[in-house]
Amino acid sequence: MKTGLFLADTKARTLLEVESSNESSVRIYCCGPTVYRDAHVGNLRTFLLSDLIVRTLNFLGHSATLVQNITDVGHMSDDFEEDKMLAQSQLERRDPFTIAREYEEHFHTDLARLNISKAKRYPRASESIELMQALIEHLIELKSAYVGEDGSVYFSAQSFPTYGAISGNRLDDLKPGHRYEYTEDGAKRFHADWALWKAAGKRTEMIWPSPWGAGFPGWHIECSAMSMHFLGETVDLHVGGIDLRFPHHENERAQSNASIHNRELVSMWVHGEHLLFEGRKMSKSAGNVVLLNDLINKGLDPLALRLALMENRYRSQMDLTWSALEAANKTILRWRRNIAQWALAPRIEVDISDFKVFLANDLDTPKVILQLRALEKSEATDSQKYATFIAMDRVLALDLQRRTQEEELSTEARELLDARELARANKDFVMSDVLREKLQAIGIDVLDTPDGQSW
RNA sequence: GGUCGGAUGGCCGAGAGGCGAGGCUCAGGACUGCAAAUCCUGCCACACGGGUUCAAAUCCCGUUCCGACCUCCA
Repeated sequence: MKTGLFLADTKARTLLEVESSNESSVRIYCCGPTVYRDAHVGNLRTFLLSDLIVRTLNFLGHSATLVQNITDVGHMSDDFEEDKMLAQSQLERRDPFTIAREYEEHFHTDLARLNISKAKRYPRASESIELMQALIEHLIELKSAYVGEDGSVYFSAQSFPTYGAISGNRLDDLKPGHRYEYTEDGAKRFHADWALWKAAGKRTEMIWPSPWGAGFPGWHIECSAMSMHFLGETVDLHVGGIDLRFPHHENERAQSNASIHNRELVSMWVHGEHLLFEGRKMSKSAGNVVLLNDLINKGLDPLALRLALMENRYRSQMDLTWSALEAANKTILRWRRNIAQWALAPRIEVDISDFKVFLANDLDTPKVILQLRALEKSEATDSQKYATFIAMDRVLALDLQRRTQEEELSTEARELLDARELARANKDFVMSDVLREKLQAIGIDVLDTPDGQSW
């Protein structure tokens, strides 16, 4: 069933219409976090992308089923001493699964703060080992994979005819390049083959028994196994960050398709571009990794990040800055204040078909926001403004109806405010300013308006 | 080296042959005891060199610069 939503498909290199392969729901898989650290705002941009897709589909009258994995094992570089989970475990001197559960919890907290709606399921890699092993066995039977002399299982890249379709890479060009040193261990039959199952070697933690000996799964196989298990024989849409295009998604596609006799499992691949922060790619080495908590500690509403990200299209690289976040924060506060005012006008129905067109056209959230700004300034009635903003908040999810001021005040604050009002009435402005500072110290910003002070 | 994107005012960013998007900052003004907020006004840009055209930020050719990916990454 067609949905009317067009998105940029990486493999087709053009816009394609999202279709649901069954009548009820669009099936979406989004590559989730590797829970060895907190997600930074760049990671969150990708998670916001899948939320925007889900919300837009709902907005257009369709339902969506989202599954997002939690990688808590097996995400290693080729040098498998460097498993991200175990490296962090050694660093923190704690059990790797304890760490994983903790960062997984943080991940859910961050999503909730950004109003990212919950996926239907968040399967963990560590709890899907049997699924992966079954898939690997199947791939061996089909001769797409083989057991190496080292006890690891490898996927045979050459056995998959359309390898490279997503990334544009060709197997011949993937020979050891100028950038990376290659240390062939001799177990792979072809340089571009990759591990589905890694023999434990010296590892003693996070390993499982298998038909090929104790070991642990490769990174790519978890997404193949989980997407097919939880979403079925067709995945309508696969979402992830642009850097996953290769090798992760290329390899995932090869594994999945090979297991179903080269039928195409995933109909569309959608990738979110990277986020820079203050002009540079976020990385630990550059020291410019920004977490959602960093925003909160600066007194910004986490939803300011949501707005700032939506001001750019998901597939353009964007440079996020503190000043952009502060601007977004101000905009949200102004909108909430205005909406509280507009809410007093009579309720009416409004036509929001233009906004549907913008969203359906490859999630043009920048244009949606632009139009809302124009409406805000326009001659339209308060009723129209209210109805339109509230309708669009179903997708924007900026909590635009949230009250801007707190109702409950401590007795101390109440006394200070009363005293200040009295001082102002007596034109004792020195005392008034002193009291304003005291109020500020307990977290209350006082504003003087023609109708008296407010906070 | 290969592949793909860019270059727009102080900053961020839409637009894709003819009407100078918008936001932020800044300056001036209104309002205000002062702040803050709000409102008004101002700031006339499209990397460079050619070309096509009545008309180019937009199309073509060339140049320079920047970024991404090329088996760590959202």
